Amino acid sequence: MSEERRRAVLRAIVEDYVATHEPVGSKALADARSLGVSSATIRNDMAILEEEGLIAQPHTSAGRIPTDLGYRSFVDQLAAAALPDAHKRAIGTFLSDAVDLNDVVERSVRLLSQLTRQVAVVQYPSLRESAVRRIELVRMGAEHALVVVVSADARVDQRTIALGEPTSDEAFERAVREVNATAEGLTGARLEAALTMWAAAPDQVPWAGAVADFVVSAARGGTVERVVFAGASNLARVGSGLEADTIAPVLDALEEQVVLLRLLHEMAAEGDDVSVRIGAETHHEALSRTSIVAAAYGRDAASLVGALGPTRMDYPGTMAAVRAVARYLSKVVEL
Amino acid sequence: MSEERRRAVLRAIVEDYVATHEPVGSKALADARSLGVSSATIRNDMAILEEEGLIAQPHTSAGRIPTDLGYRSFVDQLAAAALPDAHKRAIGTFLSDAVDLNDVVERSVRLLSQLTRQVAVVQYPSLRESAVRRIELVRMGAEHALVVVVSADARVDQRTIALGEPTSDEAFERAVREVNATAEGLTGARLEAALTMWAAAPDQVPWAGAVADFVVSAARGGTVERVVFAGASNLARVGSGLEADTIAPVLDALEEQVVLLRLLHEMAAEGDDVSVRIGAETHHEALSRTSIVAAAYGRDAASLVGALGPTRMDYPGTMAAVRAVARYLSKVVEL
DNA sequence: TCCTGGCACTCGAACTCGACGAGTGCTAAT
DNA sequence: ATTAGCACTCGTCGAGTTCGAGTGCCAGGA
Repeated sequence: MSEERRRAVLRAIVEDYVATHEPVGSKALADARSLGVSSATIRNDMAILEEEGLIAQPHTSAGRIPTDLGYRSFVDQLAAAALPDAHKRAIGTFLSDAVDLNDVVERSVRLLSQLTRQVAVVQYPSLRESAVRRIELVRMGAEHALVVVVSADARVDQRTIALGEPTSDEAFERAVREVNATAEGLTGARLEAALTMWAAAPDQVPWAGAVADFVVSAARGGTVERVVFAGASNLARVGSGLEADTIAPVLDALEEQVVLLRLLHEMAAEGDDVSVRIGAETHHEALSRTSIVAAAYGRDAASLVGALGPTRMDYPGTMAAVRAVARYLSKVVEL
Repeated sequence: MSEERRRAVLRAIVEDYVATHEPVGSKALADARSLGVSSATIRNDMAILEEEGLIAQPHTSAGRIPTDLGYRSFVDQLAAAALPDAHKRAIGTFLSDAVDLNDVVERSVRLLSQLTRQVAVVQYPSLRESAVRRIELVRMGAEHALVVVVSADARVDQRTIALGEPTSDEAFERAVREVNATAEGLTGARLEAALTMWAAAPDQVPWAGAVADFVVSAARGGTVERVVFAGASNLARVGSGLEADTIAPVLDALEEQVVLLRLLHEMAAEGDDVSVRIGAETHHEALSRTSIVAAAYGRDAASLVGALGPTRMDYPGTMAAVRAVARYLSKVVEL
């Protein structure tokens, strides 16, 4: 039963510290919080919590602050918080009149950064195999052409290829007709086989192989994974709780898509509703002072949306916002 | 003739200050720089420079630092600096194997941020009227469709439209055939007229107007202007010279595309090879501690690439890098 | 007329010192 | 198991001090 009170003490410490950004002492807790016990008792509890590694004191005569482990414990025993109505409405209006996928992602990331006052991150919906609907070739100068592939699931991929040698207009037009006739409606192995045969045909244009490769990769799910972020200024804002010299590495990590993508994938694998990585749990030096809250969205819950901020963030609020945005995104994307 | 020496003193002050980030005093200048005069003389010159508003002292017993006006004067009398060979090579290799327009822009902005160690900004090539090459419609669910417009100049625009009411497959296919037949190869007023007539035809699908509108806007130059940036961490890096509390507003301004776009347009209007805005010259509170170096690129020199950093930046080096990247970008984009 | 050496002066940075007080751990009593 | 009390630690704050970089000005020399 004292066990239960210790949990309450920990929760109080986390909440106070998040609110004030200052180490919280036993007296303050006994006064402000209605725990019904004296400061001495709280001190004893604190000593135990410290032994368990959940809290720490920056220096001898200061209050306590939660450790990464402390936040983790706090988060794990957290009930799902409700999202303020105003925020719910904001999500609805913000996302409802998006005009294409880019627009949806862009709006989402901005919205989430405003709701959470953190850096928001949205991974582009990861793509799945899809049939080819139409292939377009456009000349660019004498030596290059643009290949545009429109897929049946409304994705558009494009890429420039080198022609290698001048191609006559007739050959060019013929290639367009043929490749469309060959690829349309196909997918996967059959698409690849058909295109390989087409490209290998005698008398074929020399760049047919390049076109075929790109079409196959586009149909397979295509372009590289990408994340976008917004609200970077929230990291730098005074009182964000991050030291000035820790934010540059974080910004680097954000622009370094690879790091972020790997981390998000790890989190997706956990399969929780909303998954949280706290401080060192990110396993990235640059992010060791920050936490990430992420949730999956989309068809196979294969893409992620998240918020990144200092470890001393408002976990309940952030988790609620991320969860809500992920839900709305799912609705929009699953059309 | 003392006029000339004063210029030299100013230049020395700027260079020293940029290098050390510390107010520079008369003694240091007399010693380190071979100006051939004593510190007393330099002090006199400094007094005059200060009267002219080119330099200032943060407090009575400190050295001088350049004012915005001082930097301006320094920049204006600057000869074009050469770009280090290593950088030239970097540009070549970095941009040579870009795969499409997005890729070019992305690589450019990263490259430039690395070369300058500043925040790099690239405006997407601004678009000009172009003939329609192919229009593709893809169903998305029962109530929406994606319109994809491929233009003759290798641009791809896409947008989701609402169908309003269910449309039969036959009507859908017919619409695709007709709109392509109507629009292909056309541009401007003739395109608009043709499409308006098509959309107004009796028995037409109800969403024909929406398609027509979008096709016209896409052909006209299409999607909104956009800038991308990279290297935000350079702002936050220690010793960048920006106070911790000034960088959040800068990040906001960067994400707030509008502000940046207007500024870039103003700079483009100046028509110089490389144009520079220093501190308050940006006319934006948030950017009042930063400078922007920008150069136009592309066909009509209608798009811009630039670097943004603290007013105490290395102007010659930054200008050289921006100029070089703009040139290479022009080559690539003008294909 | 322009430059220079010299000198008195200013003022911020850095350091020391002591008072203050928030917060702690421990112990004895309930 | 809880609490009141108490001695102790240690960081923060303000005042006082020194130190030195840098200045402005003036008088003498080219």
